[in-house]
Amino acid sequence: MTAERYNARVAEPRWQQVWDEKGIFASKNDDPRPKYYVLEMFPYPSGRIHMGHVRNYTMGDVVARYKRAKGFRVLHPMGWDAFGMPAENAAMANKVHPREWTYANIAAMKAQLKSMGLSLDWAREVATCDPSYYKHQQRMFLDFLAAGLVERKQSKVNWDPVDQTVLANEQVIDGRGWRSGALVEQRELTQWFFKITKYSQELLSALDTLDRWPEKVRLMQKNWIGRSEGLHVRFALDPATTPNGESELEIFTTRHDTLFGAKFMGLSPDHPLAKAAAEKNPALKAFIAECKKVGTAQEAIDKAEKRGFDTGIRAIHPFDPSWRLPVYVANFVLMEYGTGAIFGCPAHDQRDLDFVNKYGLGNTPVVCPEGQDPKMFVVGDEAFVGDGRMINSRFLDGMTFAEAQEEVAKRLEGTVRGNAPVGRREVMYRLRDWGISRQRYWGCPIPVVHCRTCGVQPVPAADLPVTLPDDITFDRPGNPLDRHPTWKHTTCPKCGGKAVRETDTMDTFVDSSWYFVRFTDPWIETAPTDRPAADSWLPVDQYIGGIEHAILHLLYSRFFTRAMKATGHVGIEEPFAGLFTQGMVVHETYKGTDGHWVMPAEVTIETVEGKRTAKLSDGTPVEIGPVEKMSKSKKNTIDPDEIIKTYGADVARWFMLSDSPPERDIEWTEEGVQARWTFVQRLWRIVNEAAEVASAGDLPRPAFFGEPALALRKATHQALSRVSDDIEKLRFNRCVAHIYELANAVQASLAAAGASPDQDYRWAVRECAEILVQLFHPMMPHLAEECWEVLGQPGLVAEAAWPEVEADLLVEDTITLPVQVNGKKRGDVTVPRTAGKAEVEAAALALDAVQKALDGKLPKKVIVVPNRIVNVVA
RNA sequence: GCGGACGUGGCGGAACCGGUAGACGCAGCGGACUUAAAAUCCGCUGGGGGAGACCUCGUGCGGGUUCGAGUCCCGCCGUCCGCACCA
Repeated sequence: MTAERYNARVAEPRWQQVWDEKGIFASKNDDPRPKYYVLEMFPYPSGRIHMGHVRNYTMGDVVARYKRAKGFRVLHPMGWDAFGMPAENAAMANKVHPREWTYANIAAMKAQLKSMGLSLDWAREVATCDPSYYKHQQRMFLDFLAAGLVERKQSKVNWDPVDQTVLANEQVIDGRGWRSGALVEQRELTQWFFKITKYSQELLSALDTLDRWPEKVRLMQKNWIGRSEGLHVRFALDPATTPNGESELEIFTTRHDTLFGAKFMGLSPDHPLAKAAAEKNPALKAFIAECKKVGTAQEAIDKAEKRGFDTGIRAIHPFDPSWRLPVYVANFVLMEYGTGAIFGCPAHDQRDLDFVNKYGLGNTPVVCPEGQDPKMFVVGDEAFVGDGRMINSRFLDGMTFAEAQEEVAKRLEGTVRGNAPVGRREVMYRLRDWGISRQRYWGCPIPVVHCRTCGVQPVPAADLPVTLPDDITFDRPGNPLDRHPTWKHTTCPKCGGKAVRETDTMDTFVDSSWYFVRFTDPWIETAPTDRPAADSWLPVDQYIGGIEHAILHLLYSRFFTRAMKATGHVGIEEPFAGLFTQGMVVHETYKGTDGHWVMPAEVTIETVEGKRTAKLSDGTPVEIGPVEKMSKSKKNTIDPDEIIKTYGADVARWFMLSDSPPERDIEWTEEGVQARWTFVQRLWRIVNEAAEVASAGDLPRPAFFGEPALALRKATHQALSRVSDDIEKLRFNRCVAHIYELANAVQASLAAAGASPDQDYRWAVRECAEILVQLFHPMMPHLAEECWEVLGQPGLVAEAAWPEVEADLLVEDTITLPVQVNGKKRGDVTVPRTAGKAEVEAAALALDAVQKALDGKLPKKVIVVPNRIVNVVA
């Protein structure tokens, strides 16, 4: 009678092996059924999976298993984002070759992922560090180059003089290299760029079509692209005041309406005119040098006060030749945006106002808020940036801000000086081109050679891949490719003369910008894609990953897909039709008396009189800290491997799906794991008992169902309907709640149904058990297979079709409506579903509670909302 | 500074288009079974009042719209996130 406890440790590997042997998760490209491509962001092979992976991959797996059951041919692949710095760091620290380190990590992580029971098609596995992958990436680089989507240009980088390497912004901490601690320098290097800005407008406009993306991500990308419409204005300069007789300064503005409020011109310290002026003015030179010092640390930039230096140059106002404006070098003007020069209108720009207040240049308001007396309107410490009417602006006076903009633009466009109009409308974007050069070894080599006579030459397609040499050393700083004795020496493909290879490798974001395409046919050797396969699978229907990739990875992938389309490798523009960003996994933190963090595994929690206290195994008290994202530094991590070994993968998966909405953070707790484990055991018992109440095939479907059987069937089909709906919407926490409810319902029926002589009740229990197992199968697949077997079902639940809802079971014959008096609930009425308004009203008014609340008065009005509520207005 | 999201029991959260607030789970309390414990099963569990049927207050705070507001509108407060001298 009593079943053994469910033993996940035995059952899980067994079912994983069965799935593996039957190859049921391998998707075929020639399968004619409708496709569904579900993808989770592939991991960096750090060597161990963490709880974030467990959450991410569980969600994707639920969708994959569900869609498979719904009759789709599902593509659910996995691979490795395998290039990158940690492999080189490991090489330096432990003298392991980056390749060995990476592949060992891949093997370890793959075993861990397999223990999760994910329904992945491992036949399509790719690793970006494999020449069979990066060969195609090199090919596409060359295609992009030919298509004008790649460019080589000078760019500023953070240079670590000790490690002799370029650092990403986040690797610069307080102006110093994160590893070496050396002061970081700004260096100009010639680097390769993908011309993502060619697609600025398209990447922006197409955001509107991504209706299955989170609004938040679309907004972040929109802001990142940063479109603004403005005007280029060529200010004339008084040549008598310029260092070399320069006669013109071009600025960019979006507030040309405020031109009459101008008080100064601002030059970036990097502006050519500023540099030229500095050559003749040592004090200015010193000022510029000082500006650059602040440069790197973000904090310093934030807090730096506005400072400037009068160059002595004078600009002429475009609408008044007699109006001179002083030209300052100002530390807050960026060379990278617009033209690196501005005109300052302090009354309507806070930065400009801070600046003039410091240098006593005054301010004149030119926009007056609606309804305020222009004569009384003054600007003090706070710039007025709102809408209003023009004042103090000659021919613009009285116009709205929009009218004034139009008027100024029109006039300046029509004014010609030296063959060109003084004003030119332009749309400006904040988005910059994507610099992909990295001075590192463990990345995809950029397939070009440098020839002294022919310049930069692409490596011929036939010579790809340019592979990384194996014999490298990390005993010295700098890029091993650069100092390799032979690797970089080659011949020029054009002239046959001596040439050197490019020793920079590509940013790893390039690798991850097209892996989802490669998965559609990872076997083809002659090209990055097999077009029919790519066309049939793409776009990804559901992409799932962390919000931290909201901008770069997703934007680069969107660009890359467009570039691939332009070069004929795919037929689509948008790679991800649906995007979901999951929340983090968080945990309490613990701090020992010595102030060091303590791992949860070392802590014992006790609850005494409602107060939780923590201590170490030797009794030393531990302080319970705030709940935070799991991180190595705070030591509040839980090892998925340990959880799977102790409780099984299904418990870990179930935890990840329960309670917290998937887009929000989830808190991992010991009580929580226990509870999920208890529920697994309970489901196991329920199914075993249900199997005894009604074993497979021995009960024909009854023609009639009595009350208890019907009630259970309604609960069953309602749960089926709701779980299906919620999986489609990725509302996994609600699925879990519905499954609990159904489990409660069937458990309450078991004893009565077993004792009942009527077969209909037993049949309903069996139906419920079967559907219940199918409902939790996407979430806890191993337990589901085990239960499916107990129920004597043929085949695997992983291959079973999703059950059909019997729609008439979702409709009740009678409905119970709440009855309110003046909005306060006073009772319920149960009426036939077909009852008319009058009937419902009469039934509601007949209630004792309603009569009591009315206190003898006649109701003023009775509102009957069909199927919802009755409200009696007294 | 700019932009966005979110505030519901002791906790995670549910509540469709404005219609019974607190589903489901955790924790807690009481009971059954047991020599006992574990496991399991049953019941209770927002605050206040009442022996009880019930009454009353209650979704961050203050207003408003509505027969009816957790949900809509206005104004605050708080928390989190993104961007950040972008002209």
